Amino acid sequence: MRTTEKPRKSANGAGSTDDDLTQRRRKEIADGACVVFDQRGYANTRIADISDHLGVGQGTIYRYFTGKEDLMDHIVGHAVRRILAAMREDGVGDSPVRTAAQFVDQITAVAHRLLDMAARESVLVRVLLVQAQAARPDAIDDLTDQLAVTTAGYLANGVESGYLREDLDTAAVADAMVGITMPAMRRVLRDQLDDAGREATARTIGRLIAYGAVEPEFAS
Amino acid sequence: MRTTEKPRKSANGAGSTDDDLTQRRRKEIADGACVVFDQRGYANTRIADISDHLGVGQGTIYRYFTGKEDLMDHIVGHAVRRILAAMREDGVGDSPVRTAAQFVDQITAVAHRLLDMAARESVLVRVLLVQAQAARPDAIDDLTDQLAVTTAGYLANGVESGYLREDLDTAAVADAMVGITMPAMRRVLRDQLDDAGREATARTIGRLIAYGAVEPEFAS
Amino acid sequence: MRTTEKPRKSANGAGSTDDDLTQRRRKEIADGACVVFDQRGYANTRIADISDHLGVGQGTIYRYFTGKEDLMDHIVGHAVRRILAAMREDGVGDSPVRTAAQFVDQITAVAHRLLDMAARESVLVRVLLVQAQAARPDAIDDLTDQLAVTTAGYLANGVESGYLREDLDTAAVADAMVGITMPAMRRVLRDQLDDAGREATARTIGRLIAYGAVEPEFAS
Amino acid sequence: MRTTEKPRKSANGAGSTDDDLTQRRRKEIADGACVVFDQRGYANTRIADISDHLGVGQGTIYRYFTGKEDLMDHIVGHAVRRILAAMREDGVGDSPVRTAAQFVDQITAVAHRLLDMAARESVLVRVLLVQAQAARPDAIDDLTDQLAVTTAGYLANGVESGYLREDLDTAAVADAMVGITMPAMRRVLRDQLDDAGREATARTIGRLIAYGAVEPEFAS
DNA sequence: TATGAATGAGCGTTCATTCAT
DNA sequence: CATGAATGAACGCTCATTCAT
Repeated sequence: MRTTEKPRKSANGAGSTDDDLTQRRRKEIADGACVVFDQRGYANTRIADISDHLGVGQGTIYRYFTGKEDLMDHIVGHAVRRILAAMREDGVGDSPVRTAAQFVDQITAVAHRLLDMAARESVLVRVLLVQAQAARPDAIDDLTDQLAVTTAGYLANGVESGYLREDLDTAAVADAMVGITMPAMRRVLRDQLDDAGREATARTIGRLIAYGAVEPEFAS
Repeated sequence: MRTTEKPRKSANGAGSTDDDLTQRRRKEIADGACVVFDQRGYANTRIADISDHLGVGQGTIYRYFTGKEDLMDHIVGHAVRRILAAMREDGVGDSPVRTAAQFVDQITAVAHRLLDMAARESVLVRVLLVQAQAARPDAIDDLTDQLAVTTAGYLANGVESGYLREDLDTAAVADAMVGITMPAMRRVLRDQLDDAGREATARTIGRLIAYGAVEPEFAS
Repeated sequence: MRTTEKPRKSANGAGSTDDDLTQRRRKEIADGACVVFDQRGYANTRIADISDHLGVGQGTIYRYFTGKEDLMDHIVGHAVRRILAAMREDGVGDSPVRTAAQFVDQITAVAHRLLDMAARESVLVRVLLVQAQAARPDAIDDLTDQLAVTTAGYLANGVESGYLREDLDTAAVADAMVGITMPAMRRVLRDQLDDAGREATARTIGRLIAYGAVEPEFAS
Repeated sequence: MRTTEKPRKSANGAGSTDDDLTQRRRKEIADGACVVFDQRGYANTRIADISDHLGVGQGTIYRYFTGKEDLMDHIVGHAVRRILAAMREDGVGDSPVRTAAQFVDQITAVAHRLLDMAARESVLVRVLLVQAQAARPDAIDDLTDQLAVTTAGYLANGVESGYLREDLDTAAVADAMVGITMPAMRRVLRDQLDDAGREATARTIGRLIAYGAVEPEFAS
């Protein structure tokens, strides 16, 4: 007989102080949950594991999230926002891309930011890439779609500007560019790519996308 | 995750006929389980769901597999073998790659085979990419590692043959090539890429890897 | 993520044997639950209490009922049917009531049957009267309504036949008659009314309804 | 049902002012709890529901009652006292019953007072009749016992005075009289009996008890 | 060999109660 | 005195696994 309306977190009429505290607490809990999800896997994680990890009672978690699912939703949402932010903070407007060299730099910069983010927030990214896949498949599809759309926009600009091939299938290439950094990110998550390696890999990706792997004088 | 000793499937002492029958049965069950895992997700799938789908008793499944985990192990192993086979059945020996054009064809062919496999065996591939991620993360890492190593071999051959840039970071580029088809595969799994689309996408990938996206006269 | 359709008891295509077995099992479990609900109170009864009482696993109960609520529903439904049956098995058709004496006998008989039922099935009746009140208030209202309607029918017949006062408020009197045996039933449930006491009480009720408590020569 | 010693409300050493305030507060809380118990059912009511309804903190309730059980105890006790008062405020001493007509008036008056009370304090009465049944079965038994004993006293007086049948089973008839208004009270609680209806029903009950339902000339 | 009813450990979630502020 | 965030014991329910038939 669960007809009971969950008594909604009372819209507190006071200032935002309480709200801030609540938000801080939510973040603490979500972060802790993220760590445990990463260590044990989403399905194998009991709420008690999370509360133990945080050093709080199980009930406390339910004061801030409606359940395990809600917890994962927030983590995924947060991770997606961070990734999109990392990809977009590229100052495109600041220095418009007009040449092939700038295009390489742009791709390199984006790849570099993504790899660095994977390094800095490996737990969050690992949960997104590994755990959320099965738990929130649609969220992952949405993320890759958005990444691809943004990328396709850059490419269209390049074609228009003339520095990219006129016949470029921007949609397909955008997809390719989204996928191209994934294995490198996975290596970062496995600690197989240090600071220098990330930079080198980002540059390799930039050049590969721009000029391809073929020795120029062999290019048909 | 029982601590009790799993009663090992007795090495069956009978002839190979029985063994064949057993193998056939195992395959039937694994295939059925795969379909259900895909539909409901691994964690949400109950053994009863699988036995219902197969029209057998629950106990029967335990006569062929030690449990749900074992079932997923076999599916993952099978899927990995199929993917590796798809990537390698490229008849490299038949016609050695010696020119950039052949290189493009080779990449295009591999990408095409992977995309076609995703189309033909979408259930298997989807389970591998979506469900197995969380259930068997190491298996996925192993798969991508093997794909990368194989690819790196091809690339090394290209550098040696002279048609690929001398300074090519074969390891990084191999990783990139592994990742590059993933988004396209996901589109195939979402039915967003038909026969013709798969062929076009494969060719786009081949050309991108070989020559890059930049208009040649703008290069450098 | 409880999207899972409960796999409905498969409509078994075979004969009714299995169905009978299932029904027998359901009855066993419902009966056991009834005893425990009576002893401990519905709210204080844990599923484990019931399964312990029955000597079965907790899961077994869920093979036959969807939960604690369902269990109570069945008990209440069964109890209501029994009570209505007890009240109606009065062979009205057999010997139509035509005189005041027959009317007394009829009321006496109904009251007697209700009291005897309370004695024979005290657990069932006690659960209905005590536990179901809070758990299924509507069911109790429905029951009393039906009892009242049936009773009102008898009374209307009596008015028509002439042996009951012409100005009788049949609805109100029906209600009164429904209530009049309740305290006696409660005494039966408390073992305060033995066989003879039940018979005497039933007759007292019959006479009271028919002739009232006032000494005739004092009437009006 | 905690085994720990409930920290007894310290016998407050201060003046009676504080005591009055305390009593007022207790009453407010008990009244609020009563409303919520009625709306949601005792078992489904959380302390938070009550504190929300009252607009106070949960802890406040524990300053005035030791817990949910204690709250219900007080409500039941209060309700029982009110009902007994309603039944006894009949001014028996004022005008002793000596005739059948007075007897009818007396019964009618008592029934009327009970029905009016159910109308005026429907929440309290509904909680007593519906919720307390399962929560405090003994309290209900005690109440009906007391009502029956009081009633039996009146009847004994009537027999002695001669206006009631000499052979009247006063105990059984007292029980019957206690039960006879119950269905009508339930109708009042369900809003199925307005002011006039209650008066008419009370009179019907009075006459029924006194003279029965049988048309006098058909008697015997 | 195949079955599926039975099992019970395990987990998500709730909520009465406490206590620091 | 009042509060309400925190707690964690308790319980309903699920489902992987077993085993008698």
